[in-house]
Amino acid sequence: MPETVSETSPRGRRAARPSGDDRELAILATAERLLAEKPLSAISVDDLARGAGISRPTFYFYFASKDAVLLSLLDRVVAEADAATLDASLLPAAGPRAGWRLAITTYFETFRAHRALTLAWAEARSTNAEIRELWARVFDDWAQRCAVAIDAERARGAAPPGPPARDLAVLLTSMNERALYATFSGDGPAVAESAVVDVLLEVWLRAIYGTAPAD
Amino acid sequence: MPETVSETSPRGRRAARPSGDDRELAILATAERLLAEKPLSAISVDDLARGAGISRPTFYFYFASKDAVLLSLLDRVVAEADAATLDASLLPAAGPRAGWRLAITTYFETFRAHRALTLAWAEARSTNAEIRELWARVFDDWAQRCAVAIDAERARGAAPPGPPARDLAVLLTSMNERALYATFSGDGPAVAESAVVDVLLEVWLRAIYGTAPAD
DNA sequence: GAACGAGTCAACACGGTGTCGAGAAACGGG
DNA sequence: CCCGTTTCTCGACACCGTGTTGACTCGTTC
Repeated sequence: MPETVSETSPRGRRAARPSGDDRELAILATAERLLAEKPLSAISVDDLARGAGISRPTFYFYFASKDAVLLSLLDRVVAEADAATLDASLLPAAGPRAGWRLAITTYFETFRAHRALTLAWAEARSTNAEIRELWARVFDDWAQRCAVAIDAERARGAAPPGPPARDLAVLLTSMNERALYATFSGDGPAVAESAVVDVLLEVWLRAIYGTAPAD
Repeated sequence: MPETVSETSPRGRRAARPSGDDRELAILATAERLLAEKPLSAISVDDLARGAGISRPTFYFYFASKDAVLLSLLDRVVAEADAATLDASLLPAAGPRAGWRLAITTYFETFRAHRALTLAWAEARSTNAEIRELWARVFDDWAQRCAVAIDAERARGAAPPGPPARDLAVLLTSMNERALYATFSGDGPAVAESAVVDVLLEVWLRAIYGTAPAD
């Protein structure tokens, strides 16, 4: 009896062995392709099925819903993002400015490489709890890591005291997130894509290392 | 021929004279009531109609869609917000800290008074262009006003030079907006509601009046 | 070659949106 | 008082998207 590994893959629906695996891939690829063209809300399950060369009921053999496809796509991006930000572990030797710049740039670049997916993520967040939770997890990881880095800077005397590092980290991350979204979506006023990282960095540095006037 | 005032009210659908006005109000009230209970996506046109004591087709006599109702509600809140922030016109005599605190507090309080509506706004923004544009307008007004105030502070020598005031204002406003949403929705990590204005203020002051380390 | 499981889809049930056309009710002339 | 016009109302419909059911194919395995 070879590996009967209880393969209930993280969020899949099948036991998945035979060739039907290609179909699953085809659905994912179709989703990514269509998202580059139109928003999530304009894509139907039928679009995904047809794009993958199957019928709608067959789609449901592979995924429980449209959102499940998105979640599957998102899992991959998140894994990639985790890897990237772990590489660029916060604050290497090169000094605060360079360290934070690298961190912010990495964050931005990872999501810029998946613009359409990021926008769909934001779109689905309002209506789907699972997607909301995934977002919260990613956000929290990032903010937590920043909070630790801020505390480290304070401990070594490089940054002055101030609000709880955790709160600061959450708000600055919120700013990044919103700026990212505004930049990608192009709706409403946003900082030019070429300048956004520079200005964000400036705000981060001032918030972490600067002091506010007493009054 | 008396006033044939081409009364196409801002976003309404009727010429609106007779008593059927109550119905319109009833729909708006129902919407606000239901939004306090469940998200926009969980409210159907039928719910609104029944809540107002009319049938679904009759609903369409008053509003073109569910989103039109939201837009109507939003127009009122926006008018209120405009009035409030005009009152608290940025930076009175009491010094920078007090001035910016008042501005941020006013912004927060206005929307806190309409939590459910604010969340619905965010929810509809992804799928409805009109609502997106309204949001962009409000955001832009606010950011513009902040940018002017920042430039004034720089001109009088109170604030050091830095990134374009406009960019700074846009990013700081993005932070406020996202923090506001996170606080209201309660999803994911957020700064405690009691502390959020204080920490936001600290970031604003440091971003505007502080300087970043050279490296 | 029977039994099994994976894969497939036509047809259905359902729930939401928006429209159409036939009326009822309100109101001012003539 | 009846008559036309305007406001208002809704039953019935057409449409679209979702998710399910049940039957059918096909390759594998014993």
